[in-house]
Amino acid sequence: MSNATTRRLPHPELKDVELPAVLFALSDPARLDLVRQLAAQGPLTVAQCQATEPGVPKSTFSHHLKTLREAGLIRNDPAGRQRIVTLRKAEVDERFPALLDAVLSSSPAHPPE
Amino acid sequence: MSNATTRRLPHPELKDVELPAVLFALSDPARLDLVRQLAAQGPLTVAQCQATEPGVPKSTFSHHLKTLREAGLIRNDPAGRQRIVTLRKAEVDERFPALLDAVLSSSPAHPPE
DNA sequence: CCTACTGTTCGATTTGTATCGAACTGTTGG
DNA sequence: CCAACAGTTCGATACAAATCGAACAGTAGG
Repeated sequence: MSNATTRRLPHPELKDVELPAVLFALSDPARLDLVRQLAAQGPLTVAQCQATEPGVPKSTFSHHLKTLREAGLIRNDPAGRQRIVTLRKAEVDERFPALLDAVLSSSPAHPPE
Repeated sequence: MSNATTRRLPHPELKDVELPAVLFALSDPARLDLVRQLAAQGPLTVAQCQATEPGVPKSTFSHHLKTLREAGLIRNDPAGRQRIVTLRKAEVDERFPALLDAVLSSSPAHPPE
């Protein structure tokens, strides 16, 4: 039809992004892991990202990428037959100061048991 | 059966709260508004809180309170025949430093139009 | 070239969340 | 005490999101 692997995908401007959308995108453990990985390891291909969450089908993973992208948190740009995923840190920091750092520096809970 | 208006409600310890739960609780505009109001105006009765979101039925509002409470963000304590809702700011700040302040200080987007 | 590869999109199913009316219960004012 | 009040809980319905297989389309390596 129209779209394929290596197509230009729409990226919202951060000015147009609302906080609830960002918080929602980050509220899923798999997506949060991915953002953490991108923050730590810099731009990665989709396949490299996916290595973080093994056992997750490509379509599911791609859906998570879409959610993060539409929330303005990541870029997803074609590069040959792959795609490069980048955390939009500087832009997010300008739009929501201190938010990403707060999220990224948070530690896991020790369970209620 | 068991429960009524003025009953002791369970409040999780912040140690046992996970970040995704907090982010999810804050990702709803109505709940975010409520947290903002509590931050600005201090402890309020449920009825006072509800004045923020007029037209919302009590049961719906109560459900939002439950979500925020289970995420460790607010307390909801009996007081006579009313209830006092309190933002657990200090505890949340200790568990997730800078997170609440980042959320509270964020400004609305000017829409894509 | 043409085949294998990377990753998105589509469509269907399942799961979870939002919403709201109704029932219910401790509390207090008269 | 009894009636009115404040809010939670329950149950049903509607809506949104997660998940996954299959189909698809550029790209590049042989």
